[in-house]
Amino acid sequence: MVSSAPEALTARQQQIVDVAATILEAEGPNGLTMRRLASELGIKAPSLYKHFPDKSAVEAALIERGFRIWGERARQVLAEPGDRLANLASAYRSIARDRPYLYRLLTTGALDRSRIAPGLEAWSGAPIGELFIDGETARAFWAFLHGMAILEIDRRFPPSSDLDRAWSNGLAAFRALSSS
Amino acid sequence: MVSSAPEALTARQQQIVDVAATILEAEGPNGLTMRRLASELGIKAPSLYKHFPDKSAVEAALIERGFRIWGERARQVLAEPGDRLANLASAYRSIARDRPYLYRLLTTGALDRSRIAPGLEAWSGAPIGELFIDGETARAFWAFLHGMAILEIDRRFPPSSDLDRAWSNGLAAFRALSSS
DNA sequence: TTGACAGGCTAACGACGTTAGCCTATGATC
DNA sequence: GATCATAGGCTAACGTCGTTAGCCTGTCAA
Repeated sequence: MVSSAPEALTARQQQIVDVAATILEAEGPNGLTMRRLASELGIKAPSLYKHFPDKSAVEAALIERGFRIWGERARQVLAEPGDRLANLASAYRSIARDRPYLYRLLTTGALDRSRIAPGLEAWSGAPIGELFIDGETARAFWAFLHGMAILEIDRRFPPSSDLDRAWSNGLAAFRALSSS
Repeated sequence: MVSSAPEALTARQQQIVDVAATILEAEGPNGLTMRRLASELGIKAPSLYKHFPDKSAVEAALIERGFRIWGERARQVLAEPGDRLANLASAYRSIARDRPYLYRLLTTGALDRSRIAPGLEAWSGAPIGELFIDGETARAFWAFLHGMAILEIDRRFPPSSDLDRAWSNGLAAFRALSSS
């Protein structure tokens, strides 16, 4: 399980990323500034540059953490008995709802792959592929999961929506194409 | 067709939004600064505040424009003969690919509804609802469309993907639940 | 003729990411 | 034991961002 190996981060770097994750989830991306992060660590902003080359590197570490969390959770869910399609979808939704800012950071906008561990992104996405014989169907299903998750946490659905039903209706659509 | 009425913008405001749209699509959101926008108009940044209260208001006008474009296009497509589900999906994908930065602006993050014309958002989303008897299925389908579109323009799918097939596989999943 | 106002302008503020350059404590090397 | 590199802090400052305050000018109605 190479891609889930502990990150090649020093203890101090780990600590910084821990604090960054806390700030991000508590105050959103606007709250996560270099000055704020440093202040929470009891140091000044320029000192952070002794540990990370720039802010993007801190964010990349957060993204790596997110990929690992999801990759491990997904494998765990697939190993459980029951409706694997529904269980994976439910876990996906939960991760997005529990850590909405991290989920957005993970999935929104272009991803600079040179900054994250090689193979990690593919490793984290692999479990969804196990549910379908056809890889393109798996990608369509991923798009459904992501669309539901991101539109839900961004509150884009009308307030009258019954999102539990929307999720289960979408699942029903894909179940016929599923391999399990 | 109330929601498609021309915006209540002065000629100068319209001109500013036009230029903003051009900059956004040419250089992305980082290129769209108040100074850059002003410069392109031959004025200084503070003068923009004679026309819009802040940058968010300019962005809101761009978002309104996007909703109108999509709402009109969707109605046009539904009026055409053929496979309405496939045609609407194809039009959705095209809009996202043709104006990726506008599409992201339109769909990414929380939406401040107090800044856009009341009813416009619902009006622009209504056509998708016409394809399904059940509103929650329509929402699931929208999630699929958005997921595919945003993951595609953000280049999140593996390079080996055959996205044409992913789109058509997803469409197949939803077709059984469609009302047309 | 006056005066409101639309729509420009300059100067400046605070927050942001970031860089340059300095200082000190630790710990290995001669 | 003296020396010296390095890790990891610091202050000062730069350029860019959105934004505000305050001023000035041209147009046009009263």
